Amino acid sequence: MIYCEAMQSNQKQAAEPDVYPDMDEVPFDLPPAPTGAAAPAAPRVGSISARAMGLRSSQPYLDGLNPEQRAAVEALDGPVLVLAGAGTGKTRVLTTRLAHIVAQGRASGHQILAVTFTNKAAREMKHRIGALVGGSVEAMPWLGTFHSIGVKILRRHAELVGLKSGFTILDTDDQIRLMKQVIEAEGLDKDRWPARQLASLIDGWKNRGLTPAKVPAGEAFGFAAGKGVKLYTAYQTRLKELNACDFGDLLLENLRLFQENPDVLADYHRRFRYILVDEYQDTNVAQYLWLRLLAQGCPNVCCVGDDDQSIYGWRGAEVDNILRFDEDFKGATVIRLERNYRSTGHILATASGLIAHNKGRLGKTLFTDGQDGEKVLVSGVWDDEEEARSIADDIERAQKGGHRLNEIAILVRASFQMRAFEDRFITLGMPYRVIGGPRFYERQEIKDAIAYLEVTANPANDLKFERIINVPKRGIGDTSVKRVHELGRARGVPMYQAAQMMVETEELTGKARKALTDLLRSFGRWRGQIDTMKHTELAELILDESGYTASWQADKSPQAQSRLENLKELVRFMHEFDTLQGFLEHVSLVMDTAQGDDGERVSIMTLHAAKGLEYDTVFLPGWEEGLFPSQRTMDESGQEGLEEERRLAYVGVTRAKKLAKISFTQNRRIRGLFQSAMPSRFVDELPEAHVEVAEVKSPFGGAYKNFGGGNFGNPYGQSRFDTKPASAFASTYDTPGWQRAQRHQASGAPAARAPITIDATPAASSSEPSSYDVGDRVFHQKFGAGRVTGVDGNKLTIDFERAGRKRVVDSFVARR
DNA sequence: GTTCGCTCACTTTTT
DNA sequence: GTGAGCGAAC
Repeated sequence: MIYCEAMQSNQKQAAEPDVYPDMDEVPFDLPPAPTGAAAPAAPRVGSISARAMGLRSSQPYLDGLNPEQRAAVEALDGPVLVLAGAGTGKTRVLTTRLAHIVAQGRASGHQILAVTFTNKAAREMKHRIGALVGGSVEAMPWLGTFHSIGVKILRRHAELVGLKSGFTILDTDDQIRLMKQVIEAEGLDKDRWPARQLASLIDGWKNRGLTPAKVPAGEAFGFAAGKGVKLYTAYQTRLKELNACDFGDLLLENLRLFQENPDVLADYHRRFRYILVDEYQDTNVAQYLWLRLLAQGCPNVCCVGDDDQSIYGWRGAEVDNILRFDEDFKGATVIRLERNYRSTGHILATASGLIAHNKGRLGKTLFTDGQDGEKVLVSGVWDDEEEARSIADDIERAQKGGHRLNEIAILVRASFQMRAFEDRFITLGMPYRVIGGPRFYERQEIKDAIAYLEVTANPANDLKFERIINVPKRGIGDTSVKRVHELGRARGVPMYQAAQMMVETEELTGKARKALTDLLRSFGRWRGQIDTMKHTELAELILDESGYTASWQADKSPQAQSRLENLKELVRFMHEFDTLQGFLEHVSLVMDTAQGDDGERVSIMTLHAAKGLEYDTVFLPGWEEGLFPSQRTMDESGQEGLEEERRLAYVGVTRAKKLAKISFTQNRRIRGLFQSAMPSRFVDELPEAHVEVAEVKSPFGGAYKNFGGGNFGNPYGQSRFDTKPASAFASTYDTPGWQRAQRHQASGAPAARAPITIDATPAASSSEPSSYDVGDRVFHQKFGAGRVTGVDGNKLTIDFERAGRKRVVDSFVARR
């Protein structure tokens, strides 16, 4: 490839002194390399000769790496692909490599471009580098997400792509609102052509690096009878008018910037001597193109990833990027990290056996020196309720055996599966947390609050102004909003300004006019206090005076209380910033807050959210055909989709350190209706030698196998797991789990060895008399207000005003 | 302009 | 079964 030649010719340049030093960016806080990295004549630290001379002890950060990890850290010249299997110490390699580059004097922190996908990953990397080099990480200004680095570059050169440096970044809500306007302006029926659909279409194009002009003709007809591209163009025009960007633009405009301004690109070529990319399997086409442009000036590209963990194809990730790496980057060194430090032998073998069914992969074989551990358990249950009951029982027993709840996770394919577990845990009083779910900044109340702050600081932000002009309800309805909108567009001024003009006239009727006047006056007052008042106090003032806080206080829904809590949390979080502006800049890009860990809880999350995490014990429920693998994925993406689902299964299994339990139901309630389910094809793809089939332990257990005689009515008749003689009287005591538990007890094995000790003791409910009585008024976090109608030990029967009758452990409610 | 009630849809999700 | 979003009625 052409740019590879360019890379070669630039290679020499990278070793020369930096002709464009960034005087404002201090170098890493590392002790100088002992041999003097500036003197090329001396053996380089870490080089073969240096190591032979016994100089390796000067690099303590290399100690403890295995040979492959070390190779990945030390392969500094030319393109490198590190295929890092699950649990093989990927982050350690990445951070050590960064430290190594700096320690070697190959480049200083600000000459390294290091990109991650999420803010969490970026934060983690900064943190770990800091720990490694014992200094500040301020010196790595180009470590961040694709988007944050994209913004940084774009702000410097905004004018070159038709923006002003202070451009705003639209969130999804703003995006949809704007698209709605574009659709309506085009005279289209907004019901027939929903803005959401257009948004995902345009997002898809942007992910693939396609500007309106480049969208293939065939695809343009998919939306609104061929108007898709026209709407895309109109949307882009509106964005420019608003001096705004959506997330996709951050990269797309970078591409345009680099392609149309070779001098700008060349500047970055001179700047970056090393490029590092984390989670390369998740890159989309736009990100790939962006990297390729930057890599033209820098042969030292190191991409780290795992093709087997590519699970984001549906949002534009191209597994092909990683599969094709050595074609794209000729002469690339490929290093495989296959030594797994996380899971036991059986778990690893199960995961490997499963993923081996995929065709499109580079191929890796994970191994461990650790123990075989427990086999992966597989069980079938009657329905989702029983599945939840059985898993909850297992967890209760584990908890009694001293297993930490923080080391237990339930990983589901789809979020609707979570409900059964939540219900069960609430009933049992089992503490749990849901990971993922709506993020802090995606919550309605947080977005509203931020919209207020944004309009205060920047009245020209139309989309935010529109969001809160009638929130809380103040009598400014759609008609009035529309008029403001039209006037603004007609005069070419922001809505805020249009609103100011409008209240001077008679155009609006009494109520609306007064409300709008008051609102504008309030904003004016708040704006006047930006410089004089502490930004956190101002935020509180705004939320109070706008009536926003009061509107939630008046709301009787069970969530209102937690929304108020969230608002307080937002203000608390603002303390971390010096100014309102600084805070707003941060939130437009970083959509998460590090949330504190509060005690021992079972984690429930989707398989997608589980990537990168690990737990001693992992439950994998819902392995049913249609649910997992998802029917929809298979319909939409065929074989590719199936393989992605299988990778998802692989990710799930490899999260477990000591024990993994897979289950599937025979009947699943979907949309309120029970449907009989087939076990997932993945179940039968598991390598038999490493799994153990548990009999169903429940009132239905064992019995259903004899329904109708033979295999009739037994959906698992074809399964090779169905080898044990089915007994109509099979009891818990026959299960392998029980027998194993007996063995463990007999051998006196410590509880830690068997994360979950299965015994036959039913989960005892406390017989402590409850302090609640029938008739008490109580409040529950999830169900809201209710009245106690029955007391049984510590379990209460409560009629909730909204949620109906539930049985709940008393510690989960509060007296009113 | 607000509220109620009906209909629809319903995988995964970061920035 | 449930929540969101929209249209019609108040």
